Amino acid sequence: MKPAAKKTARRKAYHHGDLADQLVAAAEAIILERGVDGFTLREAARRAGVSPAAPAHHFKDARGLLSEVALRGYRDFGDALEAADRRGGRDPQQRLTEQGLAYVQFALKNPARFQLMFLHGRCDMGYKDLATVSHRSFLILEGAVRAACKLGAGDALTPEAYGFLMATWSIVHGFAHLALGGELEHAAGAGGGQSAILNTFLPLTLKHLPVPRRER
Amino acid sequence: MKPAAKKTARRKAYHHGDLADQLVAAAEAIILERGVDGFTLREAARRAGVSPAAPAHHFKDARGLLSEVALRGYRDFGDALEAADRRGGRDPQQRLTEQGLAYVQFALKNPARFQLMFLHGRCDMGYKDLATVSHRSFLILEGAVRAACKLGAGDALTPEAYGFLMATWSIVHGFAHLALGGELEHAAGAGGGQSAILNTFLPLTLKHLPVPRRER
DNA sequence: GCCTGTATCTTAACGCTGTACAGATAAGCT
DNA sequence: AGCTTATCTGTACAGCGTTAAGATACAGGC
Repeated sequence: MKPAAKKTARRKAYHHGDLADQLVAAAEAIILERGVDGFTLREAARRAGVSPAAPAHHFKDARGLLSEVALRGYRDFGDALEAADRRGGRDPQQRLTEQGLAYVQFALKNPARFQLMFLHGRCDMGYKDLATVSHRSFLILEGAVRAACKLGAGDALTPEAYGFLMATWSIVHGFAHLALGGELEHAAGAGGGQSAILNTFLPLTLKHLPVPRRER
Repeated sequence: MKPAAKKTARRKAYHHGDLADQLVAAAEAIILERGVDGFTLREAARRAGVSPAAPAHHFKDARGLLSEVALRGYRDFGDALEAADRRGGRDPQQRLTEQGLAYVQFALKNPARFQLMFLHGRCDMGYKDLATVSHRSFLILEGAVRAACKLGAGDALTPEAYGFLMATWSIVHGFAHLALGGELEHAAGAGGGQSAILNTFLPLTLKHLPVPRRER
């Protein structure tokens, strides 16, 4: 009767079979509650009900666990950007706008992950394919920028196109940063409110960026 | 001959008379070398040549020391923005452009401070007048935005103006963030280089933002 | 001059952290 | 069955921030 539950309820077992995932979940919860700085590996182990040394068998060290959290974040992030890009249809401007909104919305829906993803030094970029996956989001944005600049997939980015790409990224990332910090809520007093600003000013701003047209 | 040097070389003294400042300097150096995460109060004490408990007499705790670093950073930051604003003359657009350039240049020249200043949770906003001083920079930008929107100093910000303010801040902060992360250096391969992007695209981008004109 | 109070620093200690090491336990394979 | 491997425990160590009690230097009143 002791080993009755084997795969069904694997909680009590010595090997509880799900530690890695539970550690990731615990880490996200801790970051959400106490911020990235409040995260400790021991606390994550505590919540998973294991000894402080147990995580070492699944992650190299504390940064390894955080890197896994970021990795999963980047995967979902890339998916969200891709979906938004498709929603934009054939109009490059619309694709950029949709991506921008998706970017900020991802930050607001996944504050813990987002905080981690864009905090340099917290993650190990050599962890698994974290570098590749994080670069993927950049490429999605770059694709829409290429379309806006009427550049082919193979063409090298002109300095102008690169500047435009950076400006777009900056605006969107800046908005996300401000929104996360609650600075946009401030605007509610001015009549708008956070979602209003996002849905009106972010697209408006993006649409007015000076797109570098290819000189013919 | 022992107490010969009193005020001239106050280094060897038991009270060495300059601990607070030296701790601040040590903190900035540590942040520069190892990042904000690499900072420890004990290391700062070590560099100042005192025991780990000594800083407690000058700063409430580790965050207190970091807050002082941020405070001094915000003072210089505000000064830089103000100077840039004056450089812009009477043209609101020019004032915004100058402020934007000064913003990014401050970040590049004071990476340690900047990292600290805009990392939420690291500093104690209740420390001295940190909240006031940090808000001051925001007000300088707001002033130029008011001018651009043809709003008086007393007028309430319209939602449109607030959105414009946020967009400006976002772009500038985003550029600074990217520049600090070395992501703009990337562009050197595309022909521009960091300073080229800053001096051409940042102003260009800012000038094309949709300024909300007051409806008459 | 001295005596006293205050500011400053040291030493020692507490509880927390990350991580390494050796050993125990469970599961899988032959 | 026995052996191998993966997983987790227990213990330990160095470093961290912070506190408390005591030592030291300076400043002001006599």
